[in-house]
Amino acid sequence: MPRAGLHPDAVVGAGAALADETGFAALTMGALAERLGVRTPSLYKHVASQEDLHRRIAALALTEAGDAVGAAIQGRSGRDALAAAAHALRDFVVTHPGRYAATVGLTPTGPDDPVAVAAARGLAPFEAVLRGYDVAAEDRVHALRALRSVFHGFATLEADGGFQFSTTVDDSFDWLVDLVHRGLVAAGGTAQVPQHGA
Amino acid sequence: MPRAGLHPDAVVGAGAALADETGFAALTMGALAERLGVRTPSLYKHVASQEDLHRRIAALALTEAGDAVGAAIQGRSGRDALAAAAHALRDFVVTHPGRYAATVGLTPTGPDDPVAVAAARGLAPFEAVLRGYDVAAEDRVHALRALRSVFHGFATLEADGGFQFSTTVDDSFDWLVDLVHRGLVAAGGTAQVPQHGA
DNA sequence: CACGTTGGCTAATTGTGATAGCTTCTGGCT
DNA sequence: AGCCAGAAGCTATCACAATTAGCCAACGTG
Repeated sequence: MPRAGLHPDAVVGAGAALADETGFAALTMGALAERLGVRTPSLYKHVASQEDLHRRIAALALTEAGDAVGAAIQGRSGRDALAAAAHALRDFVVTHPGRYAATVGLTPTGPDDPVAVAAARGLAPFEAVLRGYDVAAEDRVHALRALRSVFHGFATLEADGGFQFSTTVDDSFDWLVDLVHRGLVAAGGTAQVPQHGA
Repeated sequence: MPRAGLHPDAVVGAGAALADETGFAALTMGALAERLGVRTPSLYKHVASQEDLHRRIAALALTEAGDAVGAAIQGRSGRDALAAAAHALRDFVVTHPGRYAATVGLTPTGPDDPVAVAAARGLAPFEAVLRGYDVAAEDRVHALRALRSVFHGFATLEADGGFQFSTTVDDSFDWLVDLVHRGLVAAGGTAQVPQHGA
């Protein structure tokens, strides 16, 4: 009997893909095992439990999302960077709804929790975006949380089909980005001319 | 054997309370039955399924949240109304995390879905808040969605323990409210548009 | 007080997560 | 080449949660 040659990352990756295709709620150990051509208990050789699987998928999603956002803001700053970051995140969530859904409702166990680490990494590009605005040092945490709340909120609502007139959702998103931009500019009192790394 | 004298609303109310106390994930039919002093199958005389229960709890939460926000903005307008509404919603989510968690991940089946109706009702106070700002008629939908995204995002992140330094979360929230306020004011053009781009 | 309706129960089914313990493949070492 | 330890599968089995079927007792109404 030949071996399937699995390995934790393969299981997590397949789980994330399956969640994207069939919905996070349908991500059952049995379904995942079937997709991998293996019996259910075999999965437990690679992940400790379903919750462990969820957390690993969440960490993967946060890392991927952060990388996508990071790539999107390359060479941009100020409002351009903000818009690029926002759209990159939204695109990621729309394209990978299942794995992103794994990230909600997770309480990080501590600062060394892989989920927390991945979340921090996913947040880094947004810190970079903020550097294009004149936000006081002591307000950086608040501004970062604001960005997170805004775009996470919009993305999850959209992914859950929470907006009724789907035709205008794109416009709403652009409007939201503008709202945040205006709020950030006004926060500094001075409009810093976008200059990356300045 | 005396009857328990249950009734759908009692089941939904108890379910919401149980979810608040033990977490939405722990809201099992068995646990709810035990709390009501009844056997599990008896619940099915009052709710059609667990999903039905979830939807009813969600509708209850949205209605209650909307009422709380509506009460909070009485006699206020402009920035005061915005701040009052935001804090009322946040307080509700913090106080009733379980029932609010029931509202995420629900796709309304149609415009007559009780969940959709309750959501619309819960949104009404925010429309009222927006009337205190000079937002163009065609932008009202966008502005409403923005408010929803912002405060829903913050509330869910906070409820999930997603913010690391809990001591400053209150400040972050106030800062977020200010950010939105500034963005809304600048949207109308009535107030000081900061020297963005000179 | 008869009686239909309703609300509760027990019993049983199904699906899912998880563990135990056996077996077999694989890769390194002699 | 052949041996052996450990990893990676498997079958069998539990536990537990949701749900349904079908029975029976309590309640309200005539």
